[in-house]
Amino acid sequence: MIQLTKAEEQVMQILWELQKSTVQKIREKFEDPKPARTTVATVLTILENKGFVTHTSTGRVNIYTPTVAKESYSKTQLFGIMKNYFNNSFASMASFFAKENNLSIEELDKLIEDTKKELRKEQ
Amino acid sequence: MIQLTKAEEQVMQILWELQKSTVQKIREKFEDPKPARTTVATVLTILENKGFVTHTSTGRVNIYTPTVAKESYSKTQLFGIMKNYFNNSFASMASFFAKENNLSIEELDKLIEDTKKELRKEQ
DNA sequence: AATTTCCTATTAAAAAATAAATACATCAAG
DNA sequence: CTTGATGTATTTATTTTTTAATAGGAAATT
Repeated sequence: MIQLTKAEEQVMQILWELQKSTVQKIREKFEDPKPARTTVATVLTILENKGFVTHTSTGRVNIYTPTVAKESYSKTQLFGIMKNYFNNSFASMASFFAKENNLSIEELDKLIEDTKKELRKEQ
Repeated sequence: MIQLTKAEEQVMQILWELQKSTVQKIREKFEDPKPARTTVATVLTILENKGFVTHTSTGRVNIYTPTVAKESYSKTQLFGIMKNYFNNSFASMASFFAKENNLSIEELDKLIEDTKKELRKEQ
């Protein structure tokens, strides 16, 4: 999957949250200084060309929706990092995380319980 | 920390591996079709401006070394993804990983043992 | 009905990234 | 000591990204 640039990713994050939105509403979600409406519109057009969004024109307003789910892109990102920085090993990544946060084995166990909980939730 | 572009990251990955290297040696590490020597040199100059590498000139050859450790950049990347795609929760990320790989709870336990092993190794 | 507002589409343009040709210096081989 | 190889520095060019101004149409307000 193609990579998003910084500006594109910002817009996608907002659209993933809103799911259906207009240029104006997306713009409003930005922090000040907000970009120009036309800037947001341009990025959306690029995202449409890249196949990340689509739009329908209801009346004179375009409504944009993501065509790539956040989960799909997350997956690409996560696996990319795992590959390039953790020898494709989730265990390496997890232990790196634990080290970075000075987690003890006990705290790691707690984290794992949370993970299992989340996992059960979704199965 | 500033983000690396695709081309820059490729060069950094090679330099992280070699730790000390010349333009020529970095170029050789690329798959065919290898970029021009000058292309590699340009990227290295950009990386130097971004503060990711430095060089010393021994005689007429420049020797480049990373100033940002791979681990530092890994960390930025990992935490960035966690923040933007997993609500800053490692447990979310881990359960997502488990789901994506259709890991059962038992397989997850195995993975966790590996993680602990790695963690003990480094402490 | 005229004017302002709101919207997209088109166009522009600066900045960054990508790629490499060209120029020039130095070293090594003959 | 000339020539080819090897190296960096400078310059050039294209593409992509980022940002937004401008143009023009539709809707709302007065």
